[in-house]
Amino acid sequence: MTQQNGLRERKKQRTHETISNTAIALFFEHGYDQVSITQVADAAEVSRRTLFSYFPSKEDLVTHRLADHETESARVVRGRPSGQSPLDALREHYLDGLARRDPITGLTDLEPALMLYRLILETPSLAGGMLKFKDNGERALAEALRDTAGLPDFTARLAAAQVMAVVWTLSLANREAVVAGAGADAVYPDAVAAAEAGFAQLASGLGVVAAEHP
Amino acid sequence: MTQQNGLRERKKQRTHETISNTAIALFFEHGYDQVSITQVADAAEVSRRTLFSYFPSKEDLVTHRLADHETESARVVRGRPSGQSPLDALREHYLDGLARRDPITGLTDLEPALMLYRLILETPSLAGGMLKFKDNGERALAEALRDTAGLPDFTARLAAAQVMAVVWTLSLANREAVVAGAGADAVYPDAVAAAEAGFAQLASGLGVVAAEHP
DNA sequence: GTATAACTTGCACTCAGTCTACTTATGCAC
DNA sequence: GTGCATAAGTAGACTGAGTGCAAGTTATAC
Repeated sequence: MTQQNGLRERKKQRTHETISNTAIALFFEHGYDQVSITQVADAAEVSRRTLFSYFPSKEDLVTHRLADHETESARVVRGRPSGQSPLDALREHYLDGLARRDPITGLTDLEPALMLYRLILETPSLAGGMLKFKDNGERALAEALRDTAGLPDFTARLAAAQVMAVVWTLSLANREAVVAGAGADAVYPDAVAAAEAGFAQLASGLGVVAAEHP
Repeated sequence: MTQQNGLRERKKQRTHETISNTAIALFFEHGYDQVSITQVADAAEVSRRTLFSYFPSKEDLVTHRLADHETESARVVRGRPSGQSPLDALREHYLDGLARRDPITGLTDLEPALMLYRLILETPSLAGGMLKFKDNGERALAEALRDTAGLPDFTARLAAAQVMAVVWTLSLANREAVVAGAGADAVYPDAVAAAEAGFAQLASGLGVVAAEHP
C-alpha cells in the first residue's frame, strides 16, 4: 500500500510539492498564460512527461490545492450531530471557518493562499475551471442532503444549489476583499455579517429583499 | 454598417449556419472528442482558418446557440412592469417559457435542441463550459437587481446567485427528463410543479425543507 | 470597370497533452 | 552487500487546438 514513509514515497511527495510551488511562483511572476508547461518542467528540474504524471493538466498545477475542499459541505452535512438541521450545521461550520481564518472561506492573510487567489481571480481560464469545483460540490451536497435528511432527490438538488450559491458567493466576496489588500482581521466583521445575512436568506427566503419596490 | 441584406452578409450568415450544423451533426454522430476541427472544416467545405474566424473555439461550435440567452434573466428583471417584484417577474417569465415549450427551459420536443442537449449532457468538457454561461448570467442578473431594485451590491449578488441556482437546476432537470425520452408534454406538469416549488423556496426559504429532521 | 475593402486560404508556428520505447532508481529477498 | 522485479523518470515523436501572416479572391462603392 501507499505508506507514508519509504524513500520513494517521500521523494514523490517532495517532487509533487516542488513542481506545484515552482509553477505557482512562475505563474504569479509572469502570468499563467505567459508560462508554458515546458518552462515549469525545466524550472522544477523534471521532464515534461514527469510533470504530467504528477498533474493531469496545467490547470491542476494551481487548483489541486483546493480540490480537497470540493466536498467539504457534503461532509459537514453527513457528519452533523443528530438533531441539527443541515442548514444549521453548514452555517455553524462556515462561521467557524471564518473565525479560524480558514483559507477556504477566502478570509486569510497567508501569503501562499493570497497568491493563489490573486492568480485565480485574474486568470479567466482558472476562474472558469473553479466553477467545476462548485458544481461538483453542489452535486455531492445534494447527495448528502438526500441521504441524511431524507429529502426527495429533486428537492435535495434544489436546496444544494441554493446553499452552494450562497457559500460560494460569500467566499468569493471575501477573497476579493482580501486580495484587494484589506487584512483578514479588518474584513472579518463584514464577512460574519454577510454570512449571517446569507444563511438567514437561505432559511427564510428572499421575500423581504425581493419584495415589490417603490 | 452591417446591413441585413447584401450578398456578402447573406453568404456569411449561411456559412455560419452551415459550419455549425455540420459540426453538430458530426459531433452527434461520432462524439465531440472524436471529431477534429479539421474534419468539421473539411465537411463544411471551408478552410480550418475560416472556421476559426467564424467560431473562436471548438466549444463555440456547439454552445453559441445558447449564448444569446445568457443574460435573459437580467433582461427580464430590467424590463419588468413597474410595481412587480423581480422574483415575480422571473417566475412568471419562466412559467411562460415552460408553457411555450421554450427550449431554453429544457422543455422541448424539437429535434435540433434535443441533439444539442444530449451532446452537452454527455460531453463533460461541454457541460463544464456551460457553467460559464450560468456564471455570466448570474453576474448580469446581479447588476440588474442592483440597478433596478435598489439593492446594495452584495445583497444583489447573493440574491442573483440563489435565483440563478434555482433556474439552472430547474432547466437542467427538464433537459435530463426530455433527453431521457419523456416527451415535453408528459414532463410539463412536473416541470411546472418543480418551478413553483423552486420559486416558492426562493421567496420563503429552505426553512421547511431543511428543518430539523427526525 | 476599376479600386478598395472584406473575406478566404495555405502555411508555418506554439503549446497542451498523449504514446512508446528506453534508462535509472528503489525496495526487497537472500 | 548482491541481484532482481518493478516503479519512476526521460527523450522524442505525435495529435489537435488555436494564432499570425502574407498572398489570393470576391463583393461592393464609385
